[in-house]
Amino acid sequence: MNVTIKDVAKAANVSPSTVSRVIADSPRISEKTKRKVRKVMEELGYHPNFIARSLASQSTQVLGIVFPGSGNLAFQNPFFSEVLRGISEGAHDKHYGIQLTTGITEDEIYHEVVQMVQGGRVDGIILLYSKIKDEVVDYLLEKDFPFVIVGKPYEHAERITHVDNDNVEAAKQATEYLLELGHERIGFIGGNEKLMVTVTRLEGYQQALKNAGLPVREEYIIHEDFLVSGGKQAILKLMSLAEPPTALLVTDDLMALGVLQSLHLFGMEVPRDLSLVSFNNALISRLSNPSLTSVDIGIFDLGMEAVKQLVAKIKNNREPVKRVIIPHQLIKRSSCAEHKK
Amino acid sequence: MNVTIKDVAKAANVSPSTVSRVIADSPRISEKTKRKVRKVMEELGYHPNFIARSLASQSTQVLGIVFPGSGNLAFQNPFFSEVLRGISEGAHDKHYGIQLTTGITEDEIYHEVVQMVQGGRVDGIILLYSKIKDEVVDYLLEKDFPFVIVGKPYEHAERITHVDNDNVEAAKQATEYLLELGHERIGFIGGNEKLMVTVTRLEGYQQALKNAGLPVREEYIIHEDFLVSGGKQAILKLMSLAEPPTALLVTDDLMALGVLQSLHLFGMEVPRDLSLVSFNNALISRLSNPSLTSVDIGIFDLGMEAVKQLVAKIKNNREPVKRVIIPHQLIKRSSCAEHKK
DNA sequence: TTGTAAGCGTTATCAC
DNA sequence: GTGATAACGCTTACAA
Repeated sequence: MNVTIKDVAKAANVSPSTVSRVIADSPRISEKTKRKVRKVMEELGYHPNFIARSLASQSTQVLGIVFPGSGNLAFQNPFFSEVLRGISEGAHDKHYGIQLTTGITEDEIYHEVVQMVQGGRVDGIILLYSKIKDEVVDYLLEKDFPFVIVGKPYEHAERITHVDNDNVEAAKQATEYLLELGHERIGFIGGNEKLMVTVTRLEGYQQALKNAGLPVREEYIIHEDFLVSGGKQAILKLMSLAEPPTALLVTDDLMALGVLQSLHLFGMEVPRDLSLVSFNNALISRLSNPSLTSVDIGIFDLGMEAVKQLVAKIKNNREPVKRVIIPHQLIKRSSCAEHKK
Repeated sequence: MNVTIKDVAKAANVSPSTVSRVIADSPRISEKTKRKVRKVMEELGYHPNFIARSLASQSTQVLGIVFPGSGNLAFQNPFFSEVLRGISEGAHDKHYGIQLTTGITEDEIYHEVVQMVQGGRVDGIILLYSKIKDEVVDYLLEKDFPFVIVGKPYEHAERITHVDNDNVEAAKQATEYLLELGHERIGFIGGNEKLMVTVTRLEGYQQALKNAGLPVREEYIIHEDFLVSGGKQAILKLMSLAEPPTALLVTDDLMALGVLQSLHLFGMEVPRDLSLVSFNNALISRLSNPSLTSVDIGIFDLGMEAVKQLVAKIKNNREPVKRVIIPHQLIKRSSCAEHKK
């Protein structure tokens, strides 16, 4: 058995409550007593039991991180590693621990969240995705439990603190960049249609086309759930059109790499035959060949800021709802070329 | 306040202990009572408080995952995302939660581990790295706390359950593959020299050369701490040698991509001018251009198996120490070519 | 088969 | 400033 607060109290000739106060560095304890108690703690190798503390204080100092329904496949995508990095650093700064959901189906994840919340396992929750009609959000909202969303809430945005990019604007700018290069037939390859990122980026893409007086062609818009694999068919179809696009906006670097590879199979080269702009600016976009022109969305900051907001919310439940926008930036590399008519 | 076991007991007209037994599905409770209690739990929306349960039962059902000292930079490397995927799935299967360390310096990490252990936050620990002289290992060993290492323990291997690859053999085989292609001047680019993976892979590389009657040239061996960046200088130096290598064994895909890019800068092409074999077979090794010949080390399984072993250890402290070897396999792609003399 | 009561290791509310 | 004492919500002997 580990040494407890009582052992320390006994050895230091004080009461357990005094020891507790020393741990909390209460100003109501004399410096002398503090020194004495601390010395004993040191000698006995005492470490407070967090579980007991959590039970008594009704707070765990742990944040729950919820990954999207595609389950642990999410880890394949550098986006999640990178937000996690930001979250990790933020949590570390604020002295919070982090616990992850491990569920795969939406149902499992929902129940994990319920367990985390009702089970008192965590003080707050960060949702790493935002999708249309998410019962997790409804539950958290109804429970009035502290949480933040990384992304744009589908509804009740005025009640949910969220950390996001201006994805409409980002996609618009990325598309405009392609337009400036002379491209007029621009395709859009997005992820799951229920994800708010996909929705907003598609909107920005459409806005840019409309502003340029160009038609939005349905046949140019593709949704690929499975990041890398499976894209080949879609690309083949796209490239077999009578008027195939000369440029593509892809909502994720990893997907862009998949596209790149599919194109290779059809003997097409980027940027010679096709220009490509993607999102996220992950490490791989810099390392790929050709390197990818990609929209940096400050993923690390998304995570870091999410923790900051969540902790504020936890410490003060009356903290006003906030919408934090992390700036984006188009990083130009080698996957785009001018379109010669 | 959430509904507690007492509320359920009262509403169901039984004692709290009966409710507790129903939760545990104790065989000593009649089916009738179970049904009644379960119905009430449902109606009241009862969910057990894990913290209280943890305190009473002295077990948290949570696993602590320790990342290497380079801190959250580790997340940059797909290896960690992938083990985490395996761990996540394993933990999910076994109904364990996972909590991550967030520390950056070795010292921080050490204290986090101590807190996790002494604070009773976790039931067991998985170390995602193995390095020479690790005080974390010493601590865990001394405390006799359940833990497993993903990798090869530096010492006390007979006392530590670990899940590893046969990295000596893997590196040997990879090197032999290059030898078979006719390469005789083969370089080695490894990570941090204190990491056991680096040590063992270097050994395999050296063995292969010796077996082939070739010299091990010190100037062909490079250690790069910083995955991607910073490698340029080293590569430049390597390629400027009077007799530069014609092939390279790189201990990590990500590093290999960095090498690839550095080579590009010097106008060299893979595999035309140089052959490359790397380790891990991450998603990117398949997606890069050229695609990388890489040793698949079954990262997902490393994580999954680590959980399995750890949970066995937690449930039965007398569980014998095990050394689990996950098989590896050389995946041939487009980064190697025959060497023409 | 079920109930009573002690205990898990803290914090927090009173007293003094 | 410090000490009793009662929570916190559950598990688990020990009784019945």
